[in-house]
Amino acid sequence: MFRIISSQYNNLKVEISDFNPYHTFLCGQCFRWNVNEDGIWTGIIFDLGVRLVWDGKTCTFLNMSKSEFIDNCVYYFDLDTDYCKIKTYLEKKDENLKKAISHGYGIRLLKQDFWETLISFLISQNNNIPRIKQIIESLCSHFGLPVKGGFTQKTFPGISALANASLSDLNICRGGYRCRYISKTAAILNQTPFMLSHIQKLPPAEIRKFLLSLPGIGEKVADCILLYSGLDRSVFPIDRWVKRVIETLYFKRETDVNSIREFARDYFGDYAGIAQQYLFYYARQQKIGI
DNA sequence: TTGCAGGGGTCAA
DNA sequence: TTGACCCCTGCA
Repeated sequence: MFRIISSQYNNLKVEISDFNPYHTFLCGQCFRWNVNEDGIWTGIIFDLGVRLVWDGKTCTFLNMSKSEFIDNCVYYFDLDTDYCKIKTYLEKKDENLKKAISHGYGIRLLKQDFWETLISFLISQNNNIPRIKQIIESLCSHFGLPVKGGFTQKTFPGISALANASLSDLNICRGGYRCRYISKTAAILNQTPFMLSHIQKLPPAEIRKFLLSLPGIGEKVADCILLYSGLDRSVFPIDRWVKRVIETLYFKRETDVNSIREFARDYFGDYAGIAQQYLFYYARQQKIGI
């Protein structure tokens, strides 16, 4: 699903199938990627600062070695997964999905760090994207570690960094009542070393159950964490937008979240989470159901 | 300038 | 099932 074309002057040119950074980074699955006026994307993959340029066909990763790419990007961008095959499967379902996929054809679901995804989506509740990004950046700048290579961004803070911070320290990031949840969740996970890495190895249903036991994590946030950290692509997070788009395009009437979840599981199957992402991006861009 | 509604939900009563 | 919860933004 990718082909390294060249590696010159420390810049790695790669052809990535089914990828467009505007679709992938702006579809709402991640909060730390930004593009400047020169078209250079900057983001942090795990602890690695990354800059990339996309020319419409190929991606050039600036100042990146082949091994850094193989060790970090292949997993993060889920490059071993054949999105062409998934899209072909979903497109056959109906015209709505076909339109949504042609609209967001370059969405690849990332496999983000579990802890970072957990806290990021805990922050996302009852919140809007610009402000979610603001809170996360503030959290990183106050509690993260420097990133090598001239990056102003810091790494996402570790569990102990947030667990050891007082609530008034955490309030610096202006997260409001969500700071209490961050503090409590970090404290719980900090009690048992390697707890998160152990949890990640459990079956998705068990991970979901564990996530729901943490303060501030409900069904929607738990599903987002599972989906965007790459642990389960069959979950179907239902927020206001997804509810609206499913009601408008499929049910043709208002309905409840449980009916939508059941419908999604039966209708989209193992790729429900990926279908959700195309539909979500489509709904937001086209303002469907408003 | 000020007031109000609403935003990728969750929790407790 | 319902209202409170933090804070920010857009709008009148």
